[in-house]
Amino acid sequence: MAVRQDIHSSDIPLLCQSCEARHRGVCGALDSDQLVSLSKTSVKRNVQPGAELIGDAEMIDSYSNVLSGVVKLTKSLSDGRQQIVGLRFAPDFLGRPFEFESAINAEAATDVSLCSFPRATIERMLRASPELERRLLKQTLKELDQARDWMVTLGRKTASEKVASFLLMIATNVDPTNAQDTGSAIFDLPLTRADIADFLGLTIETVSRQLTRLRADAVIRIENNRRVFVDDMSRLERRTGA
Amino acid sequence: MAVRQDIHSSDIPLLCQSCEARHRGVCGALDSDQLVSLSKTSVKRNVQPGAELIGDAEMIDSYSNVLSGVVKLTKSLSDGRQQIVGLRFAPDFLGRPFEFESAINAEAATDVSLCSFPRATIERMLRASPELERRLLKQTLKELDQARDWMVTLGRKTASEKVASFLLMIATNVDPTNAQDTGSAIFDLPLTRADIADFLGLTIETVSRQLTRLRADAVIRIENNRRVFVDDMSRLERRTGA
DNA sequence: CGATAGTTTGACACAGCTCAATAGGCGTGG
DNA sequence: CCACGCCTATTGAGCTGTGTCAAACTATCG
Repeated sequence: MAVRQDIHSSDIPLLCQSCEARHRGVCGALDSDQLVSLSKTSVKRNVQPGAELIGDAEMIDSYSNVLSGVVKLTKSLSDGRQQIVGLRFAPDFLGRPFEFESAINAEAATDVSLCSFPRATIERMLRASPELERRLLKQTLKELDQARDWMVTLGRKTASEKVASFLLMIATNVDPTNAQDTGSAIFDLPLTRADIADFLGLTIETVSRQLTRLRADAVIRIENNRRVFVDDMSRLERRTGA
Repeated sequence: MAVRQDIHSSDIPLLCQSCEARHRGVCGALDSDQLVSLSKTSVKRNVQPGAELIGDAEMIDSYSNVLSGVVKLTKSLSDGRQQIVGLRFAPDFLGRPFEFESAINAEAATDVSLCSFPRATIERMLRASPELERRLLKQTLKELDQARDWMVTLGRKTASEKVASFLLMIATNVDPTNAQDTGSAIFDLPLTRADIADFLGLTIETVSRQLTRLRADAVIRIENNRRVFVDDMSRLERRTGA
């Protein structure tokens, strides 16, 4: 992807220049001085699928922007049943503003690269910039909307509607050009069947069967278990129940 | 309930003096001058079960605190399937800070009394008081936590675990003294069986059967279909699957 | 090319849904 | 105060979608 041209791009830290968080993410609240200040303590990290980002001690005192890849947020019951309660895509913000408990785990679902900064830095910036706090509020409201939409899916949709809804959601999130539901979409599934099942409140087998059905009905094609082709997004949409 | 004693209670608007929102709700962010200013444009309203609070045009430009009763937030699929995506108890805040779409409906589940104020007032206060915005952020984070907890319930719990979780949630919300799970609890169900079903992603019949089972197992007693007695909250808790 | 992890498919079981009938609560009017 | 009707909740019988268990298949990588 080409680096975006900015009026003051010379003032903008190298790390930030091609970062979407500066445009659509929380960093959009910051001016170039603040960006410089923030970038002094921030580091770019790459992690592999399965890496725990929140839940172990290592990173409990830091915040991150997702630069690429997908992070899954999960909650578990004591007997091991697991539910994915959210997915983070670039340029989403990761980490909890205040210190409420909420035993939530964050784990890389794919290769993920992050821009991380220590808690102290964020808190200082929050004090300096009300605009930043407003961004956080907006991001939180967006997450709340997503969570509620998903509650409808979990509570009221059939297995096949769930799988269709999932595919539509992934298609529009991994590549925004898929969003205009005109025509076709191609994308890689960032989650394994087990993850998809945990996201949809289903079993692996049911997910697999529904994908097979969508394939049999020519709504989708799948290559190598990962790459999905949707020729007609509106057909997929009609299967979501919405 | 007795009016709480405050140092400056003489400065505090009558309407606010016994209002929990001033202590645990968003109004806690305001000083007495601001309270006076806010109360000038606020009105107390009482509505009956079934009244639409958000979704019709009437109230789209106002915000409220819930003073008493329970408000249900619902989302629906086009074919009529419905899911309750949240419940608001006193002294929760009702209404969306910014104007994101999110086709959500709010409806009184019981007799509800509200303290309502026009959008313009809130927006003016938001500009004047960063503390208020922080309260909103915290309330939103709390809602997000609740939504995620409920996603686990919807996605991964059995019908009987769902019903037990629901009872526990109601018990702790309608009367905070039930929260310390020492011993017993008594409360009225604020929702009909149909509402409970919409909340849990079940049918009326399944809800009814699970309640019958809890009754048969002497975990709860029910009087007049509404009043619930729990002798041993920890027994109920053990049925939630958490 | 074999090992391993992930995925698909099949056969069967069962939790929860559907449809239908009964029972109970509550307000209205005699 | 009881009788009636309405609405909500319960109970029953049977069905079906999804889960369970097990086996076969496929991609990927050393």
